[in-house]
Parts: sequence; C-alpha cells; structure tokens
Amino acid sequence: MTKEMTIQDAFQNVMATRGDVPPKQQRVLAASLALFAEQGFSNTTTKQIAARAEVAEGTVYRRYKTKDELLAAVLAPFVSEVLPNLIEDFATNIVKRDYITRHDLIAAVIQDRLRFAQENRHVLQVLLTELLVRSDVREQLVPQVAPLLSKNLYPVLDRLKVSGELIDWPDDRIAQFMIGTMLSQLARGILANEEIESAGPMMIAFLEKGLAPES
Amino acid sequence: MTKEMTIQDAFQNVMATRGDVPPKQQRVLAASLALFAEQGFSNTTTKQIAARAEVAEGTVYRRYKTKDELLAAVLAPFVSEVLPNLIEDFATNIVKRDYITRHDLIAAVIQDRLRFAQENRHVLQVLLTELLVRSDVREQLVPQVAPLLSKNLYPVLDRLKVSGELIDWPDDRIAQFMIGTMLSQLARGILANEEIESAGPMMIAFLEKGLAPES
DNA sequence: CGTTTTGGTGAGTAATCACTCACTAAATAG
DNA sequence: CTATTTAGTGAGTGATTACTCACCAAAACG
Repeated sequence: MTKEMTIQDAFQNVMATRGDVPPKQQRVLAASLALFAEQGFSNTTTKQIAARAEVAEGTVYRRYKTKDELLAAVLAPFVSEVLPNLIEDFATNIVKRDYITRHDLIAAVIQDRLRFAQENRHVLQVLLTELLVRSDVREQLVPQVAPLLSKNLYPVLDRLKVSGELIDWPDDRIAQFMIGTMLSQLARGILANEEIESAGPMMIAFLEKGLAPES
Repeated sequence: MTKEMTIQDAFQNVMATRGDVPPKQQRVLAASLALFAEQGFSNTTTKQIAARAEVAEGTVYRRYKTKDELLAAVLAPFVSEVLPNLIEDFATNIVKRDYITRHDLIAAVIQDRLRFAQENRHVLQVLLTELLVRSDVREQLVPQVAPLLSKNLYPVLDRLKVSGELIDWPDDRIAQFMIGTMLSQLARGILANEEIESAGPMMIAFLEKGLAPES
C-alpha cells in the first residue's frame, strides 16, 4: 500500500492545486531537472534548458522569474509533498501493528525507500549536490525534514527500544546509520553507474545486526 | 604511528619535488581550496581567489593556465599522495599482526580515518561535490582509488573471513558499509555543523556487530 | 463582436566571466 | 657588468550569462 510517488506525480499535484500548468512549462521543469542532474545547477545555462525543452528562452522566464526560482520549483514539491507523504505513509503502516520486530522495521525502511531512491535518483542527486554547496538550501531544508523524522520515525524507534528489539542509542544516531547505509548505496549507483535495487537483503542483514541490542 | 598528513603537508611534498613554490602561489592554492569548499568550484570566480589570496588576478594564471588546472592542483596531491599514504600505512600496520579480530580492524579504520576526515574535511567536501557533478573527475579518480582498496584493504578482509571473524560478503560490499558509515558522519558534520570526532565508539560498535559472521 | 488575459517568442542588453598581454621588478646566470 | 629567466601585475577583451521587453497569437470574457 506504499505510495510510489515520483517527482512527476508531485509536479502534477502542485499543478493541480494552482490550475493546470501549460505543457511547455512542464517541459521546462523536466528539462531543468534532467540538466541539473547531469551537469549541476550552476553549470547549466538557461539557453540549454530552453533548447532541451524545445521552447524559446523567454518561455523559461515566463513563470519563474529567476534561475534560482526554477531550482526551487524543481526541489520544492519533492521536499514538501513527496517526502512527507512517503514518511507518513511508512509510519502509519508500521505503527498500527501491535508488535514490531527489528526486522519488520528495517525491512520496511529499506525495501520501500530503496525503490523510492531508485525512482527519484535524479532529484536526490540534485538535492544532495546543492546541499553540499549552498548554505541557503541547507538552511531551508534541514528544518523541514528534521521534524518529519522526529514525529514519524522516532516514536517507532522508542517503542522498539522499550521492547528490547533495538539498541538503546539516541534516535538521531540510529537514523544516521540507516540513512548512511542507504546513502552508500546511492553513492555507489552514481559512482559506478550501478543498479541500486539488488543489494537490499545484505543491507537489511547489516542493519539488523548492527542495531541489535547488546546481548 | 599513523601519519596525520593534512593537505598542507601534501602541498609541501609536491612542492618540494618541483622546486620551491613561491609563497604567493601557495596563497592562491589555499584561497582556492577555501573558496571551493565554501561556495563550490563553479560558483567561485578567479577574481575572488585573487582577492582572498591578496594577489593580482594575473598571478592566479601564472602557474595554472586554466581554472580547471587549479582545481586539479588542489585535488591531485590529496588523491595521489595523501590518500595512498594513509591507506598503505594502515595496511602495513594491520597486516604485520599475527592475528586480527574484527574489532581490531574496525577500530583501526574508524579511529584513524575519522581524524583524517576531520582534518581534511574541506578537501573532502570539494572532492565529494565535484564527484557528484563532473563525470571527468569521476572517471579520473575512481580508477585511482579502487586499486588502492583492492591491494591494501581486501586482503585483510579475506584473512578475517577465513578465520571466521568477518561475514562472508563480497569485499566491495563490506567496504561500502564501512565507508558509508563514515560518510554518514561526514554528512552530519556538514549539514549540522557538528563535530565529527565524538561518535567513534558507536560507529565501531555498529560496524562490529553489523559485519559479524552469521552465528 | 471587441477587449483583455494568458502563453509564448527571440533579438537584445548589461554584467560578468575566464583568460591575455604588454609591462615592471627582481633574481639568477654567464 | 649585461643578459636571461622567473614572478607578478592589472587594465583590457571577447565570449557568455541571466534576464528583459516589445511584440504576436490565441483563448477567455463580456
């Protein structure tokens, strides 16, 4: 029942809210995402975007007044729609069970999120790059994502700690190790042009043992 | 006995080889590294570099003919001197012991490398960012780093697998999880402006359990 | 129907960029 | 000493950039 929402879905969500977006504007957004992922934001010119979207350069500036607004328009729906939906969906699915094992939790996190990372790897790559380079992006996104984890993931972790299923480390540290393990797979996908999916079972086993409580 | 070589040492090594480099050129390299880390390579202008190094803009181009060469000059000594030294040093220290436990290995990797990451976090940040964005950097560095791991780390891993100290997974997967765990800490340092050092013991415990052989 | 609004165009512009070059200063060589 | 090389300078340059604007076409409105 997990939603497999891609960035395209999110675009359409946002668009549905604001009336339908003309097709050429959608092409501009798609071209921007593709080029930002391939070359990075600041190595991409508005001329290139116009060329790939097959529109005039003026069209690029019709809706978004600056290149920065264009970046925001690409990333914002992902952060404010896609990501929250995914996390909340995960939380409600896990929380409603009476009893959760460590394996349940980790398998759920890894399997769904790995698919998600595979589908949205372009946005993730752009987001990651800009996080490293631009402090303004950092300062906007960190306070938006952090509470999502606090509200949805951390309560589940606490439940598992109480029932002796999970090691008693700070929630943010456990989250760090889970995210880091997935990140390593994403990095591998980018560096070696490798498929992400197949490593699932090993990642689950690794996390399951690494996060087991002290015997 | 681990060498704590910083990028400055590496600069001086390379400089010693090629005769002494004039002080203004060193200032150019230092200013470049600082600005690349703060703003990213392509958001940094040669004018800014000249200003921070307090030299004329022409001086920036005296030794390095293009901005790209300047990036290479900043990254190259790190990859071709600092990194190999570190890895080989680690390997010889570990290999000469008769018997290694999983704990020995992981503690050695984490403790030394964490210090290293802390000291060289600026170069690492630049390197990481450009790896995400520029395929030419990727294609130059991957084949230079991969054999280092194959020659120095993988034999040690194999020994541990044989003696039942380590889970029987492919070497590259084990390396991935170790690197990923450290990367997660680096990411945390960048995102939250947090000190890196303190998390050592938890990272060691996490990896030690996660990489234990199946009971 | 005329009028207004909306989406789209592409030549044009001011600013900025990486990079050059003619030149000076000083060190080194012979 | 002169001659040559090396380090450094900063005004200048052509190319490129993000962005603008006068204009057009068609749809929506009344």
